[in-house]
Formats: sequence, structure tokens, C-alpha cells
Amino acid sequence: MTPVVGIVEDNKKIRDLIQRYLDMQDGLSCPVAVDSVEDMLDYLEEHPLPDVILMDIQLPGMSGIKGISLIKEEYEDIDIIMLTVYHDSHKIFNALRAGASGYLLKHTSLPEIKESILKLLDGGAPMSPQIARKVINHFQENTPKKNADSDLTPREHDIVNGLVDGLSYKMIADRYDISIDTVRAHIRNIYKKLHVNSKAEVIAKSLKGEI
Amino acid sequence: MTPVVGIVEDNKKIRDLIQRYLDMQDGLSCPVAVDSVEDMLDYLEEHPLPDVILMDIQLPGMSGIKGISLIKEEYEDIDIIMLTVYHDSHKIFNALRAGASGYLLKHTSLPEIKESILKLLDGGAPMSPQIARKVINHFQENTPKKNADSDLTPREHDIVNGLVDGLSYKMIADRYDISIDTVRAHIRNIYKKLHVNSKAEVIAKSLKGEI
DNA sequence: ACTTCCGTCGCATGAATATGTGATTGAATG
DNA sequence: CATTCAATCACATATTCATGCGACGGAAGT
Repeated sequence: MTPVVGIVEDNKKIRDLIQRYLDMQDGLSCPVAVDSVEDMLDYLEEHPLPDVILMDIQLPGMSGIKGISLIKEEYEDIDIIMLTVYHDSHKIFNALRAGASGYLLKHTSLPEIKESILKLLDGGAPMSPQIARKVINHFQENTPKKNADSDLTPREHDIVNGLVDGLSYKMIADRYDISIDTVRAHIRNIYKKLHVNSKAEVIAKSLKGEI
Repeated sequence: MTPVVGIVEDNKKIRDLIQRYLDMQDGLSCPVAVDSVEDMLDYLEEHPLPDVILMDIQLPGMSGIKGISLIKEEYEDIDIIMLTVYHDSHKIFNALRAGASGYLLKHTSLPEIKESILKLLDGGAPMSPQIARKVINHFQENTPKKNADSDLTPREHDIVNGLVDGLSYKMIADRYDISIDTVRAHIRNIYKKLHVNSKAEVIAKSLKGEI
């Protein structure tokens, strides 16, 4: 029987393009391409199940990652391949943890997407090379090793910790008993060293273990 | 400069075959193919370093996995691809933990090996599909804990994601095509639900998986 | 002795955020 | 049909942030 593929992708152009391409391939059919997880869940209730779903992350309504959980919960036999522009570790790992069986970046060509689907059906786990690299790096990080610390000074690390704890400049100043202007100064230097320009990015980097 | 590849493989036929193939490729050279880690270590002391080493696991003397550790310890810039018949999880994970950047099964064709080397040099992590599948299965097993979801609405999740992506209110408004005042309203509600009162705290909670 | 770096502090300003107090629509629920 | 609630929008204001400039003392190295 020819494998059936579904698509969840909010960009209509991309969605239609992929659907048309896959559907015209020998040995594949792609009867459904919707723009939200909600629509896909509706579809699944009333139609024969697809074997594979290509899923974006950034979607109107429910995120693709949440969508994986729900779909795998109800229909554990459906394999899901993420197809997204996001390549930050948290999204990748959350998607994989949620049950994704593959993770492709959006620049992947149509023939490569087709290849990936076939690989998946053959028991493989298609991943863009960059993604694979992050995944295996994750393995290596979780093993005892001396990490190449960034070049933040001890005081700067204090400040970063304050930010991660969600403190304001003022609260950080109080915690370390220094002036708020000093906090500002440190933060300026931290931003320079990390090439960022907001608290948010510092927190993200820190929690991702990049500091 | 053309990348240089080294080979550690005890089967002389396979070793010579791969070396001859790679060395005749445009844009690759393969000046060294030995049958043990010990020989490779000797070679590395006295010659220009290769960029990539293809390594078997089952070898006379030291095992390939032990070899990875030693080589990465001395020459951290050399990337190592395992090329082996073993596909059991322990060998795979031990190899990756030891520092391997790729893992191919021996049935991989010569052109695929060449492709894999190029992918690796391009920042990827070449893996046979079956291997990739085992690696990501490992992720899913290690996450038996399902977090008690917070009671954020789908839209509120969108907003949180925007914050995590480092977007400003304005950018979030643009992304979802809503007013900045609506973004403000959602954020107010999110803060109430999560008992926080700054972007920083929301981002931290989200990245810590508490949302 | 001289330079370099860390940690400290100040002032100023435009941009972004946090928070209050509203209001309207529509879908869902009882 | 009444209620609830998600989602949308508006206006206002105090606070916080991001970032520019500049400064000083001390420790560590050349």
C-alpha cells in the first residue's frame, strides 16, 4: 500500500508546494495539508490515518510541539517529522521528547523531504545534519567534561545568575550590595561579550548552557 | 585547502578500498590508513593532522571507542566518524559520549561515506538512519515525566514563545498580526497565572520546562 | 613604571516594559 | 438565555532597560 503523508504548515505557499510535490510522486500520497494542529486533529478523527505527518512548529493556535504530544497520544503509530526554521536546542529537544521521529530544517529540498519520508518509513530518523550535530553534542555535554567557559568574569557570572533568577537591576544591586549603575555597567559588558542586547537573550543562553 | 582524511580499520581489503576511493576524489586526500589506534597515534605525532578520521570499533589492541577518547584528548580539532558493523545502543552511545561526531554502519556505500565526510566538515553529524533512530529513541525514553501543564490558553502560549524567541511586544504583535495592546493584555494575564512580573521570569520558567 | 583588566560608580536619554482601568466580540457552557 | 472566558483593543503612566559617555582605584602582569 502506498504510504500516506499529512502536512501541518501555516504558510499556504509552502504547504501547497509540498503537498503537490509529494502527491505526484509514485509510491506516495498526500491527501491532507492543513494550517493548524487543530485542523489536523479534526481530520484524523474522520479519515484514514496517514503514516507520516510533516509538522511546522510555529503555527496559529497550538504549537507544533504541543501538537506532537496530542497526536502521538491518540495515534501512536503516526510518525511525525518536524519541518521548521527553528534550530535552537530547546525546540529540537522538546520536539524529540514529545515524540517526533525526525527533524528537518526548512531549507530542505523537496526531493530530500521525499527521501526523508522514505527513510523514516524504513526505520530511520531523518535529521538535517546541523540538527544531528546538536543532538549528539547533547550527549557529549551530559558527560563529565570540562566545558570551555565563556570569558565572563566572576562578577559577571553573578549578574547573569541574577538575571536568570528573574531579578531586576535594582534587585541584583541589592543582592550583591552594589550600585544599580554598577549593575548596568556589568550588563553592558556582558552584552558585549555574548553579542546580545537583551536580558532575554542572556537568560536563554545561560539556560541553554552556552555560558 | 583540501580536507585530509585518516582511516583506522583492521580489515585490509576494506581499508585499502576506502583509502583508494577517497584519495582519488577531487577535494579530498587520504594519506593514511592504518589498522590500529596505536599506529594512528604514532602517525599523528609525526605528520600534519588530518581533519577527519574514520574509525572502526573492533580493532586489534585498543578499541576504537577508547581510541576516540585518546585522540580527542590530544587533538580536539580532529573529527571522528565511526564506521562499524555494530549497531547496539551501548556501543553507539559510548562512542558518541567519547567524542565521535558521526556514526556510520559498514554497509554505507563509498559515495555515501564521501558525502558524510563533507557533511561533517560542513558542521553536520552524519549518521546512518538506523543509528539516528536509536539516538532519538533514547531521548524519548529518558523523559517519562509529563509535566503538569499550566493553564495557559493557546494564545498565551504563542505569546510566551514570542518572548522566548527574544521578541519585543511590537514584534510579537506583528508575528501574530494583532495589536500591541493585545499583546500587553495577554502578557498581563500570563503574569497573573504564573505569578511573575517580568519577561525574564517567564522566559526562565519556559526554558526550564515549567510551562 | 606602564599597560591592561576588573570592579566600582555617575549621568543622561530614548525605547521598552509593567500595570491600571476599562471595553467589545464571539464561542462555549450550563 | 445568562454566564463565563478567550481574544481583541485603547489610553495612560510609572518603572525599568539598553546604551551612550566618562571616571577612579586596585590587582596583575610586561
